[in-house]
Amino acid sequence: MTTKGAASLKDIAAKLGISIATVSRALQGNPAISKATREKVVQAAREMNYTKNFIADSLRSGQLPLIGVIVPHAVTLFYSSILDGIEQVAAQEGYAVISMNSHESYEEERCNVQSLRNLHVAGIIASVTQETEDFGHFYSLADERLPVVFVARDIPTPDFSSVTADSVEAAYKATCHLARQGCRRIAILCGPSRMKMVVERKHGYIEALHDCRLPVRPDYVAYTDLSPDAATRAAMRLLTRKERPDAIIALNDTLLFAAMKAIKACYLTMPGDVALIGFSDVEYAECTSPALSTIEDQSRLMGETACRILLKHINGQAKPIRKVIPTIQKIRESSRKA
Amino acid sequence: MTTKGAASLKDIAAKLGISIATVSRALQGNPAISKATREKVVQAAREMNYTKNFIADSLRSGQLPLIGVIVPHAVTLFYSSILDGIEQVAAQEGYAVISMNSHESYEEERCNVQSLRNLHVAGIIASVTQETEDFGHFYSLADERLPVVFVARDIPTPDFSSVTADSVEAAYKATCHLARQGCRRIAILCGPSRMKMVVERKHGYIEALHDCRLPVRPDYVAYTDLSPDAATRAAMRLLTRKERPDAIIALNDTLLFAAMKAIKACYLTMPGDVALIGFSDVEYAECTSPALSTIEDQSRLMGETACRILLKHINGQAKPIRKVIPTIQKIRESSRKA
DNA sequence: TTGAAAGCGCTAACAC
DNA sequence: GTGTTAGCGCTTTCAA
Repeated sequence: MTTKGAASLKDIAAKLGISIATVSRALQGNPAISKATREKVVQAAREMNYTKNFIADSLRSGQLPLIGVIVPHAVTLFYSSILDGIEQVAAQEGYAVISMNSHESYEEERCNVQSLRNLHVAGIIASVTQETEDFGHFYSLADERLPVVFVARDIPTPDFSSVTADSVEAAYKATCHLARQGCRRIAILCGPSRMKMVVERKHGYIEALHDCRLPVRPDYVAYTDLSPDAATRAAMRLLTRKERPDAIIALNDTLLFAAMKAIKACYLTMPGDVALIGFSDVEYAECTSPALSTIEDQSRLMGETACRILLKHINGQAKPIRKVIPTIQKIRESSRKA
Repeated sequence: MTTKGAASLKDIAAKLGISIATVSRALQGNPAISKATREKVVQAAREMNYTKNFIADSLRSGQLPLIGVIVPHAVTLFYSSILDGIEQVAAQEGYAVISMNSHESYEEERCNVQSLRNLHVAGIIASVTQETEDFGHFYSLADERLPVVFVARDIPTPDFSSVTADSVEAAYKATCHLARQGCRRIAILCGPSRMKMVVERKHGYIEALHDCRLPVRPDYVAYTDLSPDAATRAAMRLLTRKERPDAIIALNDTLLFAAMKAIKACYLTMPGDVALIGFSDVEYAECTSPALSTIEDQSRLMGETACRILLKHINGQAKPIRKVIPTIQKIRESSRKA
């Protein structure tokens, strides 16, 4: 017994008066070991409550059975579902998950990468910050043959595997849906324009306007940072245009609830005066009045998929795999005019 | 350079033609090493992009700079905030966080404990499942001197440290608040009665009824499991009592939104016909109509506190510390009659 | 001021 | 079928 009370191979060997190697082999089910010995060993191991010391193993193999995950916000249903998906798949393969929060800070992200590197994780799944424009820290991971998979937020290079949602198509479908409801003045409430996701969703929106033969009006496009207050003000600005929009597409949770607040503050009805649809992963969207129409990323599935790909890389696959996960449209009251 | 491209002390020693021990000491700032040597070593380490191998270190010390966390549901704002709080404090002290999800299953919880043990984490923070009644797996951790702190859901023994919310007082205050609004038939919508938290909150509720000189009516107490459907049905049952309650206290998010749904389904007004207040950590409670009054656990603070206590134990503190975190009452429209 | 060597727990190559 | 030994990267006596 060592200090911590965990029995080691040595302890078992000593107790049984045989060599450490024999114990090791017996426990691994090595066929060279006689049945009698094996049983004796297994028995003793159980009695002594032996568990293999992963660390010793890892010192040899160079890595721990650990997968590192870096997300920009931990406290959201979106990222916690991704994490949960990752964790489930990882657990099946005997890996544990270490998660770190970059708080949308490039500097923290670099630190996180460094910490995970130091911990000798077997691979990393990351969702980059909004600020991240230099990907050197990820490339140096690749140099060390540490596999990396990007999730949710893509990085602009095909060198890495990634799992993302089809933003363009999702926004396209949402816009068409509103047009079909009879909306003609469809506005879009966006986050910061530096976000790739914003660019893509706006792209889908514009494509759809074209295809539905609706004009593209710059005054119906509002950008805002993601604080609830700024978002509400931005929504108010949209609603006070000379020609008031008759529909709003909100690009995330915060924007969606901000838009709802603004519409109510203007004493407008929904969907009568203004139809509303948003991208969201908050289940409570269906509990509001009116229930909010949403487009959901399948965040859990994104996590699972990312983890499966990472495991492939850990097991030798070299070529990057880029996967796009479809979104799910949930039309509820806030956008249904019929 | 080893296979993985990470330089080791040996590499530095070889390059400089000095011993590994000297390199180790130089890097530790051991004063026995001459300034010249130290600088040479530090310089070389930087050039070779050396990072210390934690695993080797851990093999000696018997533990990794890792804190394990077990939660019953990962995908909730409540637990993800707790995790975030833990993570932040842990990071400050150089620890990373491994989180596992027991999915409210006792069996999984046992597995999680075992996995964390195998990984040789330095300590564990756990929120036990609803099912957990036997705590042997935690006691055996204690036997191995692996510190454990319970968070949010307490276990019925003073042997361990814990950080919990003051459930009794929170429910007491909520009930009194409703009474002050003029409510006389205050009902309570509870989760499973085996949950300690449910028992405590109900206790606070009953105490408050006494102190406010209101009758305690068993038909105003509803228990339900936590699926949205069952919860909604339970809320409907309350609302269809012969003497309809004029207020409902919902003991968590799910129950709160279910109650809201039921009230609307009965075409009752809020807070006019029925006032509603719930325990919740969902920020969107303020975006509903009417905005929902809530009692918030300070989940992030609970996480931070739990982690601080765990670190104390890791650093030698033996005596358990039991901390109660106050709740915060946010009165919004759904319970304000004045 | 520096070096040599032991040892943390385990596996695998090599003996016998 | 089983034992011996080297070695993973690091710290830490013990020597020099």
